[in-house]
Amino acid sequence: MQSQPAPVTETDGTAQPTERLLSTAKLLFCRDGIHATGIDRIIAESGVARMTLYNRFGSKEGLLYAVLEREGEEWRDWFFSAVEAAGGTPAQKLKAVFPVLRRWFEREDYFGCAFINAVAEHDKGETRLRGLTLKHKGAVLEFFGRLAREAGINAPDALAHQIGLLMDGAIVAAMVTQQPAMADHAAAAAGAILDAALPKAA
Amino acid sequence: MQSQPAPVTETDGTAQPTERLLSTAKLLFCRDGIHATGIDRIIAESGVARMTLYNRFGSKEGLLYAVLEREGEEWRDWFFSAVEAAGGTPAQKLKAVFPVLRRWFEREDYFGCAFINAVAEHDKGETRLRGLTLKHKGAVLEFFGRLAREAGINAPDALAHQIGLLMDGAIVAAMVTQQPAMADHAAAAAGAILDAALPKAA
DNA sequence: GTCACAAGAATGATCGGTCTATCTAGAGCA
DNA sequence: TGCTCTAGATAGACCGATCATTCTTGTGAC
Repeated sequence: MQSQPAPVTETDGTAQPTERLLSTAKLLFCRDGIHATGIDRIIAESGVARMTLYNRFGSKEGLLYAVLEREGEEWRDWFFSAVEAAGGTPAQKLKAVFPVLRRWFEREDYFGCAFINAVAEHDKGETRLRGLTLKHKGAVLEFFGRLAREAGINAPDALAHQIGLLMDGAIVAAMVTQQPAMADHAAAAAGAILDAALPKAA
Repeated sequence: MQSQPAPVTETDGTAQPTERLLSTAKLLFCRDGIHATGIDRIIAESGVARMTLYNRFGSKEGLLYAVLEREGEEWRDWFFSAVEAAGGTPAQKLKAVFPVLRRWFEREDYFGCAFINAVAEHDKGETRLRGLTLKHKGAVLEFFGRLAREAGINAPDALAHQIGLLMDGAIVAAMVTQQPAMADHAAAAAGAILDAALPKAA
């Protein structure tokens, strides 16, 4: 069906087995797809025994959920603090969202959003996977909503949704095109939206 | 790994084998995922012989490409004519994009974009799948660009990209949340972007 | 001595793909 | 209208590979 790429996934050999499994699985799931990634490959590239995986996570599915849980936390920690670190007014922080995303897109290990990719390749009737994704995206929307509220925007939640849509669009477009510049288009769009929503200076 | 949903996929039994294979595979690939959909399932639900599939498409991969080719054409035909049918000025047609998308999201057989889903679950180094997707998305961007140019917008291609990002974001968000209303948020965002980009009336 | 891990054989299910045998619809011809 | 030939479809057995998972044995650290 598809030719598996050969390149080795070097994970820090000194890290603990659980950590190595999580980071290796996250990379392989995102890069090659979940179904396309076999247990053999995960344990080979993480240098961990097969039974260690099953003792820790119970199954491949359990590993997937653990990967998503951790990836969600880590990503949000990174993203929120990177946006906050941009400093300035809340409005300026909102405008910093897409330059920050661009830095993500530029990473050589960027292969799209683990949540979106996971939902895309599973039964759309499954609720658990979509639930995890909604929780993650919901936390991001809350973050946008808080900034929008602090910026004095009229309908902060509506604006948060709009920024969120641009973010998802940029994530997908950057995955497909492999061009981090997708973030710049999103930044321009967000700028127009924000300028229209921001209370006029006197 | 996952519990396959039982519901039967009724395909028009009178249609030709090729047609039945394409429509059944498109539905199953989108709804359940490509790797999660076995050949057995496709031939069972399409009521077609196994060898017919291999004679027509050579392999599951060949079937996938054929599905994407056809889905791309059909979707663009539908989408472009639906937007054009909205009538009015080019700017009004651009604003009609998201109400039209909403009608897509409302379909019970909406399970996201076949191209995005396919890329998401395959090796991100694969060029052929991404190439097909770029061709499809490129045609859509050209359509947006033409309307933007006709609307007298300054940087029509940049605006087309922005509308495209909103579209991809809405597609993904509607798939994850299963709420067609995602299109409304995108419509509001597009409205703000367009109003800012449109030449001011005298 | 215990416990976590490594290493890998073994298992049953399922995968994509091949092969064969049978059936059917239609074309060409009388 | 009847006959034959043929191309394509059906149905399902079959194959080797691979899948996720389990089990067993060995080993090193504390």
